[in-house]
Amino acid sequence: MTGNGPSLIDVARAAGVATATAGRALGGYGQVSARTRERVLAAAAELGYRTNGLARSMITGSTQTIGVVVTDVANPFFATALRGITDVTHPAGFEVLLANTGGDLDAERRAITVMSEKRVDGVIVAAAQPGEGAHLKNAIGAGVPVVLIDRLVRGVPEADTVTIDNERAAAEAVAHLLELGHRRIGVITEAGAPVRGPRRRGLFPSAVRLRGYADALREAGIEPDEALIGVARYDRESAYDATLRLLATPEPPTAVLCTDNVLATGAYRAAQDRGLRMPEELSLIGFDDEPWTTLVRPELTVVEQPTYELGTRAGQQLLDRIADGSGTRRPHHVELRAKLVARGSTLPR
Amino acid sequence: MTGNGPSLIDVARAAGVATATAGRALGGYGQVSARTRERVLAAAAELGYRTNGLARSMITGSTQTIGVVVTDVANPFFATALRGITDVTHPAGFEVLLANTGGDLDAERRAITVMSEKRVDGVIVAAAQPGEGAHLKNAIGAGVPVVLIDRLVRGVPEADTVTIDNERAAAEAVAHLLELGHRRIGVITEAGAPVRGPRRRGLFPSAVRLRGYADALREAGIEPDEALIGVARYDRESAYDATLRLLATPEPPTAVLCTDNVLATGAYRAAQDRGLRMPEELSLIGFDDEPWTTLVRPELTVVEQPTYELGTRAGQQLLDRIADGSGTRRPHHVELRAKLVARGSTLPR
DNA sequence: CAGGGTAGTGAGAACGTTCTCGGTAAGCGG
DNA sequence: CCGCTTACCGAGAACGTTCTCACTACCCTG
Repeated sequence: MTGNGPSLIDVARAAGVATATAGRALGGYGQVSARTRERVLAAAAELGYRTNGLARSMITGSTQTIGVVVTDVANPFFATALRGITDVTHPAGFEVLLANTGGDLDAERRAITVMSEKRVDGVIVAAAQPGEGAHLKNAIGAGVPVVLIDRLVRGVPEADTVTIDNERAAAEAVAHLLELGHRRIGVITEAGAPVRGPRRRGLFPSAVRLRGYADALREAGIEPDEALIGVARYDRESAYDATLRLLATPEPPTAVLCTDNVLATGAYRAAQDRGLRMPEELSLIGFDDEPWTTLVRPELTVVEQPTYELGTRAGQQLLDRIADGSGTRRPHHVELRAKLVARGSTLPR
Repeated sequence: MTGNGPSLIDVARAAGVATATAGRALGGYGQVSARTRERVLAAAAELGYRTNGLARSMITGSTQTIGVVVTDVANPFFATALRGITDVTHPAGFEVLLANTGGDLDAERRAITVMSEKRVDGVIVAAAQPGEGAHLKNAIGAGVPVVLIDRLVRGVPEADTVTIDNERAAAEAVAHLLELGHRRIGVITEAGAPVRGPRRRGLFPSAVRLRGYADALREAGIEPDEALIGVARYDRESAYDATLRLLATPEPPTAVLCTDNVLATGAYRAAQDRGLRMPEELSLIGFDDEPWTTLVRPELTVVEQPTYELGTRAGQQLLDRIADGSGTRRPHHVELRAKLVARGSTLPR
C-alpha cells in the first residue's frame, strides 16, 4: 500500500503539541483547551489526517464492528433480516462484517474464526447446521457474544436467540385449512426434516414447521399421512417436481402447505401447469409474504413472518449484551409470532 | 471486555521460544524447524490462542477486508449483486464490511470515512447521488481503491466502474414494442430523471434508461410525448398511481415500459385493477428478472440484468486493483449487456 | 499569603503482532 | 582444519493509537 498517510505524530508535530494532546483534541476524550484543539484540528485538516482505527481498537479493546453470518444474502429473507440488523446497529455506531456460508458448516467455522480474529464485538448467526455448535461455544468462551437467529443450535445454551414460532405458525395455517373443510392436507418441505422426534433445540425452521403441521392434524383427529408429505431440495424446480408427484397420487391432497416461499413458487407453478383451479380444486398456502403474492391470480395465502423485526430484535439483543460486558447476563430468548394472511388461494368460494 | 485471551507472548513463553519464533510458527512465514513449530502449535492450542488480526494488520498494512456500500441490501438487486461480490472476494481471503446508505449522501460519506479509518483494502460503492463524488475522490487519494457499480458518479474519473448498458437495454425494449406495432409507448420511471440533457457521467440507471427510451422512439420517427412519461417515487404504490394516471389520459399508451422491477409490480397491479387484458389491451415490460415474473398471468416480459455478474465483476475488478498496488493502473470500465426476455405480457396474440 | 483543588499538557508505557538484524550451530567442500 | 553457506532462532524496533502518571500554571478560599 501507499505511504499510508500522516499519523497522529505528524499532526502533533505540525500543531506544536505532544501526541497525547493531539489525540485528545481529535479523539474527543480528556481535557483540551479550545485554542489548542483548534490548532490541532487545523493541522489535521491540513495534512489530511485519518484516524487509524486499528491502532485505536487495539487500545480500546473495541472495534465497533459486529459480524453477521448467514447462509445466503441473496435470499430475501436474510436480506431483509440483515437490513433490520444494520438499521439498529448502525445508529449505535457499529459496522457490519458480513459472511455467506452457503449452508456449509466448514465455511461457517472459518467465518467465525476470522471474525473472532478481527476482534468483532459480537456476532449474529443464522446457523448452517443445527447439530454442531462447538465453534459457537468456543467464540462465546473467548468473549465474543453470539446471537442466533432463525435457527437454534444444539449445545450453545449461552447464546441469545431470536426466532419465529414456526410450530405455531404452521399449525395456524393447517387450522385455517381444516376450518375450510379440508381433510387431505399435503405439505411441501425441505429435505432432512423428520416428522417425529423429541422436542428440543437444534431443529431447522422447516422441520419445526413440519412438526407444527403434523401436530395440528393429530389434534384434529387426523393421522399424518406420509404420502402427503412432499420432500424437496431448497429450490423451485425441486418443489415443482415434488408438488406434481403429490398431485399424481391416487388420493391427492385438496390443500397444500409450503414451508418456505421458494418452495411456494415451485408449488404454485405446478398447480398452474396441472391446470388446477385455485382454490376450488386446490388450496395453497405459502410461507413468508413477498410482493408477488398479491400479483398472482388467485393471490396467495401466506404465513407472514416478521422478517425485518427478526433482524432488529437480534441487533438490539446483541447491542444489549455488548453494553452489558459483565458476561453475567443470562441468555435471552425472543420468539416472534407469524401471522396468517388469508387470500384467494384458500378462501372458500 | 474480558481479559481478551492469551497473546503471542504467552504462547512463546509456554513453548519456551522467543515471540518472533512463535509468530513464525503460527503465521507461516520465515524459517522454523518442524520440532519447534509443533511445540508452538501445541502451546497455542493448549492456551486457546487466537491471532489478533488488528495487530497483524497494523504491521502488514492490509486488513483483508473490503467495504461494500449500497443503498439498500433488502433490495433483491443489491442483495444478489452483493452475493456476487462475496462469492468472488471471499475465496481470495477477503471479508466484506457492509454499509447501507438508504440513498442518503451524508450516510454514504460517513460510511466511506469509517471504512477508510478501519483501513479496508478497497471499497465497492453503489452511489447515493450521481452528482457528488468528492468523498470518493478523497478516499482514492488516501490510497483506498474504489469500484463503482450500477451508478456512475461525476468527478471520480480514477474509479473503476462496472455498470449495465441501460441505454441500450431500454432501447431494445422499446424496439421490441415498436416491432409489435405499438406507437404510443409509455414509461414509468423514478423521479428526478431528465428526458433531455448532455450525455455524460453522473446519471442514474433510471435516467439513462429513460434516455434510451426516448432515443429509440426518436429513431423510429416518434417524438417522445411528455404525457406518456409517468414519474413515480421508488415504491410500488407510487408506481401504481402513476400508471393509473397514464392510463386515464385521453390518449392512453398501448404499451408501458417500467424502468425498474419495483415499479413493475405497481404497474402490473394497476393494469390488473383497471381490468385491462394483457397483452391485448396493454403490453407491459419490466426491468430485472425475478421468480414471480413467470408466475403471473400473463407472464411478464422483462429486461434481464446480469445482476449477479455485476457483483462478481466488481469484486474481481477490486481484487485486481488491490493486487496491483502500484496505483498506476488505469481505471477499467466494464459495461455489461442486459437481455430482453419476451413473454406473454407483450407477445402478439 | 499559604494551601488546595483543577484545567491543561507532556513524557512514556502499553496494546500484540511482524519485520530487521545479528548471532550461533551445523553442514560441506577443499 | 579452515572458510563459507545455510537453517534456525532471539532481541528489539516498529506500527499508531490511548492510557497513566506527573507536572505546571492558575484560580479560589480562608
